[in-house]
Amino acid sequence: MRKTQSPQTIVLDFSSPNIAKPMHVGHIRSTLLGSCLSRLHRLIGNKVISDNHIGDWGTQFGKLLLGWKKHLDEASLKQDPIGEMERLYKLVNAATEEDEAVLEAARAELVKLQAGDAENLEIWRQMVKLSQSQFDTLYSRLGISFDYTLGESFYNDNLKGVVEDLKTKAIARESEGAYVVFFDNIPELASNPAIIQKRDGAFNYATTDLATLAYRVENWKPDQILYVTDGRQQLHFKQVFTIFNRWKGNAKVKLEHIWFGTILGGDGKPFKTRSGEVIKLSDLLDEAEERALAVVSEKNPDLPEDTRKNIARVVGIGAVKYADLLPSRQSDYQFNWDKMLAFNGNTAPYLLYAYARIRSIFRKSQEEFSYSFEPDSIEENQLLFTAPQELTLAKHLFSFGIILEQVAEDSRPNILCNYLYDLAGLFASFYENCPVLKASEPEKLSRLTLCHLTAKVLRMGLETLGLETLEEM
RNA sequence: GCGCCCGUAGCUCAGUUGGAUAGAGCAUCUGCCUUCUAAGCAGAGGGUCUUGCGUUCAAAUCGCAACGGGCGUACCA
Repeated sequence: MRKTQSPQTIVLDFSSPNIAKPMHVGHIRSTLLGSCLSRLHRLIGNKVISDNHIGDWGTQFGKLLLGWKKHLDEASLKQDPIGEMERLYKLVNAATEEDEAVLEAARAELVKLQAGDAENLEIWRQMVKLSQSQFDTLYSRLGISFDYTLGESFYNDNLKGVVEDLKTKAIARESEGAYVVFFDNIPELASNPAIIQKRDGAFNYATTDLATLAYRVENWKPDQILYVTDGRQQLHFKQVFTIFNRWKGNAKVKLEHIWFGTILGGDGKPFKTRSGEVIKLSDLLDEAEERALAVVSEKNPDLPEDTRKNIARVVGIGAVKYADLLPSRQSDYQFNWDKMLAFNGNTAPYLLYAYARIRSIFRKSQEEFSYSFEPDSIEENQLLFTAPQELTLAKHLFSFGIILEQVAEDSRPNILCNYLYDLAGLFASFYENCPVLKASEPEKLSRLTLCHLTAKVLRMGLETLGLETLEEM
């Protein structure tokens, strides 16, 4: 595998959770896909700037502020900040539906916040801080980090200028009291104008995204910006990209919306709890680890508890990640615990097992056979293909680089998943048919080399997908 | 209405820069553990690739149309 000859700077926009709300299943595809693409591009030699565009500004803060001031429960805020903020929001939201005065009060809080009121800003900062620490806990559990976390609020001061600029350049014009961009020359968008300033003077997400885009282009000078979001936002990004190109026609940046489908429950409808609530990401990961622990304990009860728990963590989290990256990105997929934690089929446990089996061979080679294998001394010409399985495996190994390029080109990690599944299958076949440690030289060295290369590729591939590997399971 | 996506084995899905007998897992059936982890391997059965027309030496794949489903579509993001 070679690094790319012409490294590109790529901005990756993904995850983007909202302040004062728990991260839930709706965030996992963006988060996992985005972080996978981020690792992949770094691996093949591109420069990646990952930016978490968190939802830290917007109309919901009027209700939140009102709730915070009137109904805050300090104790539960300490115990479960997100839960408490969520409770406050729901409480006020329900009250606004019955009482117009409450709605007015919430609006007033929002106006104060936007005008820079010191008290409201301070509360807002606390809400952001509390939320961010919850996000960090989850990101660390998932092994994900960002280069930047510049939320919507970061661009507040630029929004007015964006609209002014678009007005003076005659890209936007007044319509029904709002400022709007029309796309009459583009048949696809002709009946879908984009509002950049609402009738009440407020800005919306198109405006924020334009300001964000301008900032990124100006400060990071990227060759590409990839937005990893839900497929339902296709129209929005078409509009924003089109406006941006009219606005900054000279910017040579490739803008791409990497969209994905919905996660469905077993009933084929969007994945929810039985009572219709969204499923919290933390609960989902807990359940994954619990289920994995039950299986590991059943299969391998003799391992110490700590070891089993660690295996369960890697397998459980890995299973969720793998199940999310395996389906073709644009299609909806059904979330299914039994399937993702199965040992048969294209699953994380199957791949991790293949890796652990190889590692076991090398442990044995040292412990029982006192055989030292030096990975540094590998030469391709020491490979012997006496059994057909060896040749098939070797051929597959050498196509790894091409696969990575293809995955990067199309932003489709499922290609890598399928490649690794094939690899693990070919290895399993080799493993059954070709004894390694009991072979004699020079076959033994050749087979150990194949094992080593398989482990290396499996590990690189799995790590690119975001999975940890295990020495034993 | 318009736009985007989808329709492949009983089920869940791969296969989308056109290429040989269309693949996997589950489910059903048959073998293989005193041999490097059987969380595995070897094998069997199961498909008019929604339908029709077209392009091509060649179509699950490209084009058009129909039927069926999901989503989006001016002041949420």
